[in-house]
Amino acid sequence: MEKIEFNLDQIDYQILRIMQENARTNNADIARELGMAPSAILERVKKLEQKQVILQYNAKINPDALDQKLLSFIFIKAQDPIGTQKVGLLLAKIPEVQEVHDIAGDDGYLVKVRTHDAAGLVDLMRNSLGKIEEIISTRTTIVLETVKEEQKLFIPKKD
Amino acid sequence: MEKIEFNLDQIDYQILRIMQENARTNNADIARELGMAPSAILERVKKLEQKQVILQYNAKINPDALDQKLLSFIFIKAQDPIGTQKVGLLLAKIPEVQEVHDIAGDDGYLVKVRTHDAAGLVDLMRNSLGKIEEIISTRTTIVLETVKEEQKLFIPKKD
DNA sequence: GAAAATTTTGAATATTATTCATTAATCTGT
DNA sequence: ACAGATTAATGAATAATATTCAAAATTTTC
Repeated sequence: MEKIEFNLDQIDYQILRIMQENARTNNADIARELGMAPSAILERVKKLEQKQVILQYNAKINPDALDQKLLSFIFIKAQDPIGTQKVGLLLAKIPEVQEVHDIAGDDGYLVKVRTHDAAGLVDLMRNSLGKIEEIISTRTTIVLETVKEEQKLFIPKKD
Repeated sequence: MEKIEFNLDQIDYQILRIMQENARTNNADIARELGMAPSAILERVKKLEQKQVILQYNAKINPDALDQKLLSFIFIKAQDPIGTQKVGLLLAKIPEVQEVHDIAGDDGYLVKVRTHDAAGLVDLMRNSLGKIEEIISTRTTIVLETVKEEQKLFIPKKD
């Protein structure tokens, strides 16, 4: 296991703040905003990518546009072989599953899933979850409305 | 309330697939991949943005790099004034809160929160949640390990 | 099936990305 | 504190991409 040293200064934080708001901001703009040369920004961004501070750039797509109207969270109680997360990895492979978290207590996972509708969710539970033998039980929570959904991190001013 | 018509064809889906993987892919590359002119891609991407199919571009930042080691989900039971989501909106304002979902049953919200550690979580509950009078009770689930965490949507081949 | 609307193309221009030698700044060990 | 070593930033030159737009192609509409 590699111990990676992130060593971020205030300029890095500013770059990250900007990139969090709009990942397509170009180096020239960032440079202008921070009063630096574009080439310096390029260097820093590359370094942030290499150090795995920036993990990827993604486009946030409107789920409605793809007819994925239903968001659900499923608590899954499972009997993993000790010390493994076999079930977690199987869950992660399901395309409709956006998140899989190993949670404290109850030998459980919390899973976030998007489907077209309730029928799609039932399908998924039957066809995908149903194939995973180690699953003992599930409890599903339906989202009626999402008030906020971002992955932006809070980057405080000082450090 | 505007009824927006998304009208996406296979080319749009391909663009979205590419953009989901890497939001910084340039039009020239997309054009090459799809065998089209860059200017056509530009037009389509602009249109996807205007139609709110693409909502934003974000950089996924490693929470560890910002010392946000603890991820938690909090179920919040609250007494909103009927027909409002006052509590949801207040929750959404908390910077450490990444997601707020109004969930079925129990007059509840499900909230996703990142903090430095358990102490940070306690602080947040005391200082931020504590200020919201309408909250009746909370139940917190700590994430031990995240196996998968994306917001990519599943874009099936045919449509 | 023809007119209208939309989309694509391709070439020209503007802007940005990238490279790299030089300069500046920071760090290290004494 | 300082000299040498390392790291980072600059600025100018080049490569690549973004953007614009008139013309051509395609699709839609009735």
